[in-house]
Amino acid sequence: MDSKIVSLRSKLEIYKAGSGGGNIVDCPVRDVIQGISNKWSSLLMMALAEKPYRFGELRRLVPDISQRMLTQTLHDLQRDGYVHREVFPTKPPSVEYSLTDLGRSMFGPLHQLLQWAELNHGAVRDARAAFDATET
Amino acid sequence: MDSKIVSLRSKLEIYKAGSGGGNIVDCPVRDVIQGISNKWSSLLMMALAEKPYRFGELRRLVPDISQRMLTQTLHDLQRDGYVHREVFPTKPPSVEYSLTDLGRSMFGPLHQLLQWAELNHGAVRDARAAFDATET
DNA sequence: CTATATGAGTCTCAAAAAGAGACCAGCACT
DNA sequence: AGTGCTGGTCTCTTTTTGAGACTCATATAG
Repeated sequence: MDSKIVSLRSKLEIYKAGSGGGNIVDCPVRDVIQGISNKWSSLLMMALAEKPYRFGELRRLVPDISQRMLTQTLHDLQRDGYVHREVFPTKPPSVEYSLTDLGRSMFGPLHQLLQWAELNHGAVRDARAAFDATET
Repeated sequence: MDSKIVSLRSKLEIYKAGSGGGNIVDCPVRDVIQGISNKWSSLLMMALAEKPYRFGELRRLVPDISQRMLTQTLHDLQRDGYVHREVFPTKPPSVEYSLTDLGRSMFGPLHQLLQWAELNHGAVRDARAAFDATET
């Protein structure tokens, strides 16, 4: 585990030192991460990892997302190559969203993080309560 | 204690079945994930995983974050228990931020995701280019 | 025949969040 | 006396998000 952190350390050193070449602002990791670190992306990935869903199904599955943000988030996930969008010529045409291979590949590590969240929800909730208590 | 920790999959199944038991809106995973899935959290975690930093150091390390968002993101990370904030009584008082045990624990899976991003940056960039090409 | 519903969005407008940059305090150095 | 350093906060503007009406072609109900 320490070795992984060391590899990241050298990344940071490189970007820090890079007045001429690399800048942390242009970091490729940031470029990819910013596409999935928003309010709805991981939730939709989580849903689609289970099975493909249609637009309306996702909307009912995640009742507090607005249609506007559902459209936009799916569009962004599709653009980054995580999600495949397929239109079926039914009489009211239906659209199915599913994970691509790249999406399934990304969901591997994402799922680890989701599992951590599930396991440590209690610890985080306690930390919040303690912090809010000392703040008041 | 939270004895009712349910697996991610069964959460979804429960919602689909339409029973009154579980609602995805109150999902504990969402509660935790939304705290770290924003523009700056993972980046600051990445920096602090390397070593503790002071406020001004972080600001220089991430030059495109505003002081306002740096303050706020660090505050939120501290509230959730990932980051420890320590004030040193130097002559202009300095403040050091470091990861807590919980923070290091969370950075494990997060680091997997960051590594995935580093490895697959090319694939994502290509997907974007292809998508933008067919869109025009 | 008219009324209403459906699926997958788009459009508009209001609210919330983020970004830019000035300003604050105390102390050291010049 | 002026400047810089520290770690912020305050205010203002721009961007992003949310809420909700509207589209369009077809289907079914009354």
